[in-house]
Amino acid sequence: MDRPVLNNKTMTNGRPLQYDPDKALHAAMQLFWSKGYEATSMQDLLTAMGLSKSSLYQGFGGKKELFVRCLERYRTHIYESFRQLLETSDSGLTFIETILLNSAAEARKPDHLRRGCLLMNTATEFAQKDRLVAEHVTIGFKGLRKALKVAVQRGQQDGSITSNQDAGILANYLACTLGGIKTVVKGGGDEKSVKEIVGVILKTLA
Amino acid sequence: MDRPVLNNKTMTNGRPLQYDPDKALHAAMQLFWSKGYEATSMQDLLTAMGLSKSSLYQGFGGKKELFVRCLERYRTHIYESFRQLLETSDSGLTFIETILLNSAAEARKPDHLRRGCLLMNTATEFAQKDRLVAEHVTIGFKGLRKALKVAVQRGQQDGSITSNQDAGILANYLACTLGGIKTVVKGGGDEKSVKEIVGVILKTLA
DNA sequence: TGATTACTGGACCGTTCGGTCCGGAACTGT
DNA sequence: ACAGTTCCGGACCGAACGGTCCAGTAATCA
Repeated sequence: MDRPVLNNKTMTNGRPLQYDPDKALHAAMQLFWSKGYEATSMQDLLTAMGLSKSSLYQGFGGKKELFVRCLERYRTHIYESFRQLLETSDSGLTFIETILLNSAAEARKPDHLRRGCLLMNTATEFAQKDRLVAEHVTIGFKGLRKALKVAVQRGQQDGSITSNQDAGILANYLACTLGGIKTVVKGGGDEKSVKEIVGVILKTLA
Repeated sequence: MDRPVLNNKTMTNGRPLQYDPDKALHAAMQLFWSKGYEATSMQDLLTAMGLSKSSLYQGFGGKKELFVRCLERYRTHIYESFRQLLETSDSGLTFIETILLNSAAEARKPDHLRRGCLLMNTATEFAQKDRLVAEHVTIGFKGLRKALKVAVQRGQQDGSITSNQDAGILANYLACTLGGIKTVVKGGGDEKSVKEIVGVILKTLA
């Protein structure tokens, strides 16, 4: 992704981009992640991304389009981190344990840093109100479930997870509990009780 | 609650309220529940509550104050419905099963009617940004966990739920999964897969 | 150097935001 | 009928919203 432009016509020469589109997109994503869509103003975005209003509109098309780009970025981001984590995990179960405990660890942070998961935040904030956003959320969830399913299957092969239940169903169950943990943490849950919850979840996989 | 006024000085005579404060509050709650805090405008509220701007400010004090009142109302509402449901449930487990399946049933509705739970929506939307709101969310969560704990204890007594685990921990676990189901449904989950998830959860209680 | 390209800052747009205020009308108890 | 009280419609407020537009200019290639 060299240029942030929406149309993909080839560009030959002229003044090159004065900002790093990837960095800018990253900053926007962080902001949306922290504050949500509605509560993030264009001014906030301009400041965080470090570019002028015209550049933003020229480069990203508008608030909604920018947000969708952020969703995409977030999605590919977590897929990648999941892939890496799974690669370096001893077993399917420890992979899942790590993910759950990471989520639980957010409870140690002060309130304003409990950002949860951009995908799930978006689902609760306004996936119902916009078809395009809803589609991206659905895609994101699907990918999440698929990644978890792969992990469950590996766990069932290496014996760390029970084979008594269908891997797909267990993956959906895990996606659900993951969302639950995010919600509990955002609701002010302390790490100790969240860890107890994780304990119950892990026990159900054994 | 005769008068919605914020100060509680005694009122003797004068023109009585031309609207039903309870009905108005209910309408506001429905709106916040559906659209969230930020996305609900004062104009929306005025229309839905059927009163004039001055009446709203005079009677409820402002958007934030009104929202907090709605949170309180929602809280007492669900406590009451939980109490009633538990009373008429055969066992602790069937009570929990009913609650989970009710949440799952929302997946049958079209997107714009998947409202989730006002408390959890608020937790994800902006509990971090406002201390007062955060407190109310925390209180609400606490009450929810307590209600679930009572149900679990009853289930442990009547034998429908395992006694191998602490009732409080199981209650927290259930609150978590409940939030997860709400999230999954909002994210576009279909009823079939949500029911499968509920199946897994119930199995973990046995 | 000159022609071409397109990034950039800021002025500007109409709309909507939450919130205040006041004058007139409606209802009460005496 | 009257005085006292409170409700309520609507005008009005400044600020912020997302978005458009254009002139100025920086960077490229030939």
